[in-house]
Amino acid sequence: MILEQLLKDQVGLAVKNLSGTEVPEAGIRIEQTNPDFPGDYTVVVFPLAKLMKQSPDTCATAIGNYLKEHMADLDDFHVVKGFLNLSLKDSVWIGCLRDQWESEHPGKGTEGQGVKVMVEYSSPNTNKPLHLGHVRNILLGWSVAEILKYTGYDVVKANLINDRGIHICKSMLAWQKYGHGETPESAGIKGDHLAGKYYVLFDVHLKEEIKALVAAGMGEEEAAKNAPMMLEAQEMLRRWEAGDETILTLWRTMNGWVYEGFNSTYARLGVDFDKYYYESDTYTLGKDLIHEGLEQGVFFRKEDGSVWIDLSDEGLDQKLVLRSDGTSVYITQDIGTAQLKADEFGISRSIYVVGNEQDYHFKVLKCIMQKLGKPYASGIYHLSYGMVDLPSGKMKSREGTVVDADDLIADMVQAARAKTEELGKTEGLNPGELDQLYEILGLAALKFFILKVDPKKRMLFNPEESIDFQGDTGPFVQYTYARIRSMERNINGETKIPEQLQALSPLEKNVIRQLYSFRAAVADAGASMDPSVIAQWCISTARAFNRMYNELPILKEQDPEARMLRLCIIQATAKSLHQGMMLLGIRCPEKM
RNA sequence: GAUCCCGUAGCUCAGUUGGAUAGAGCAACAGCCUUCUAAGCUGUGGGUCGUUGGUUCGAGUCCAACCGGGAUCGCCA
Repeated sequence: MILEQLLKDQVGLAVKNLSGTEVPEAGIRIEQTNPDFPGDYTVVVFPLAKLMKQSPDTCATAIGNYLKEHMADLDDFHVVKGFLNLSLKDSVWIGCLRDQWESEHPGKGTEGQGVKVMVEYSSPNTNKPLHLGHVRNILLGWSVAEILKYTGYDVVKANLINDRGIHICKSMLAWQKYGHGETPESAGIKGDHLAGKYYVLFDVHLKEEIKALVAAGMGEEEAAKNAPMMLEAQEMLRRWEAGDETILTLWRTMNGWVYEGFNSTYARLGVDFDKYYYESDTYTLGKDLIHEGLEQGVFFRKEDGSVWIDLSDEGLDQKLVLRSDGTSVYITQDIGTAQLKADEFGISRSIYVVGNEQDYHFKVLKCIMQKLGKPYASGIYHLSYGMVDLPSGKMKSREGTVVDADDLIADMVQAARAKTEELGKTEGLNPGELDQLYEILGLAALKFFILKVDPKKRMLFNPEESIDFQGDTGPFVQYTYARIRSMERNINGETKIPEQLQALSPLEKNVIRQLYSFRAAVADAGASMDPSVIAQWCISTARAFNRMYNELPILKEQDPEARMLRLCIIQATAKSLHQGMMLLGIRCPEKM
């Protein structure tokens, strides 16, 4: 990043001195040189040639000559078809390596210094266990939060738990009717799975009731509304809202089970939160803001008493913000919660990790907050990600077509065990260490599989084909790290960047350049809130290293200067890979 | 119907914000372990970048239209 800037400045100076015209910085394009050509950085000359009223090639040559005269760091240049390829001196790259090698936290940025941001993710319903879709949400949210921290932001990780509503009552009701006092302990299953079991059971019985009503001559829709189970669930919600102690006790008990289940899944995934919000606390919020907005004329009231906002001049529709009976809707709560977050934490940016099915909702939310004149409104950002689809289509909890999070993790850990045993790599580790290794490997495969793809794209998961441990995978990066660590254990003695050396080999330079790009990758990932940038960087880096490893001796290099340089390269590589994987929430084993 | 997202190799995905001859992995085939971990490395084959126009020195990338897939537009959350 800094090298690019330096070159931009120099090229700007060159053009100014050669032709007397000032170039805006945006007009200078510096790119990494295509690997098929000699050089490190490329100046795209076409726009400059226009400015200087010369042919691209003469212009490129002129700039090249100027730079060679005025830039000590420039080794040589080549002009190819209007591209000016610049080769920097090896000493420049050694300097880059030194920075990387000395740095405690390679790639760490300061972009977000002094900015407080909240990342809200996971946000589960407490009536069923987590599935693969939630896993994508959780991993994305956690990783984005870590990346933002690493670029200097002050981050609060938040989880807004949807712990009330008709869906919760469905689980509770089914448990009351058919549970016979079953508990996670008595049933021997996780609390969230137990709640999910009764949620499904509710649906089964409801469908039977509807079928019976339809058979008795009632219309489909009518039957769905009037099925006894449904009426009972609604009655239960009313009693919950009225503060019925029996219902509240049951609600607390069952939610407690679910939280225990969620917490063990969160712990296994290695994610955490700084702040929990509960919808049972927040669902009444927002109404006073609606009234405020009514007075300001932001909202309007219809004859039936319902309150709306007209966003048609924003290209959106009219949107209901308060029901005719004065109760709140989803967006009402979100309006209130946005205010609450700002009040409690003084955040200027608020990131919501939520699926792309809610794109419209968040567009509306941001719009409303802006119209209400809230200063934090412009900092509202919906990190919208694509759904995870199965070959059979969309996952649906009620229809049982979901990939359960706990099952999936267990499968991945099992696969890691099978793979390790198949490769015969269990030697030298005791059973406890092996279990730990399988956990690290299995989770890495899963996390990397999810995080390496662009969040906004929907992704396909085929449960029939297990997630790979070869190629562009988490274990591939981990393996590279473990290889380096193995060498590091055999270094014997101090390492330091050598003062003198022969020319860098292309393979060495490749790795150094790759390491140098880590800071840019972190900055990019932070700015675009996209962990896949980091994942892709890890793959490229591991690949660059493996190529060097395969071609050049390292520990066994005879020349002491060359050996020392390579040792520094591998140490810097291990450090950066480790850091990159940490940002993805993936641990790296010392041996595998 | 309207709005938004997506469409790149058989499959899963990259593509440095408009730059050079479009790249990886998986799968297939052919090689590399008496030398630092072969979960690795090298090579071969595989492409109308959904289609058609447009913008310009230059388009997978920007614009328009169309085709295909998905989502949303509920007094559900």
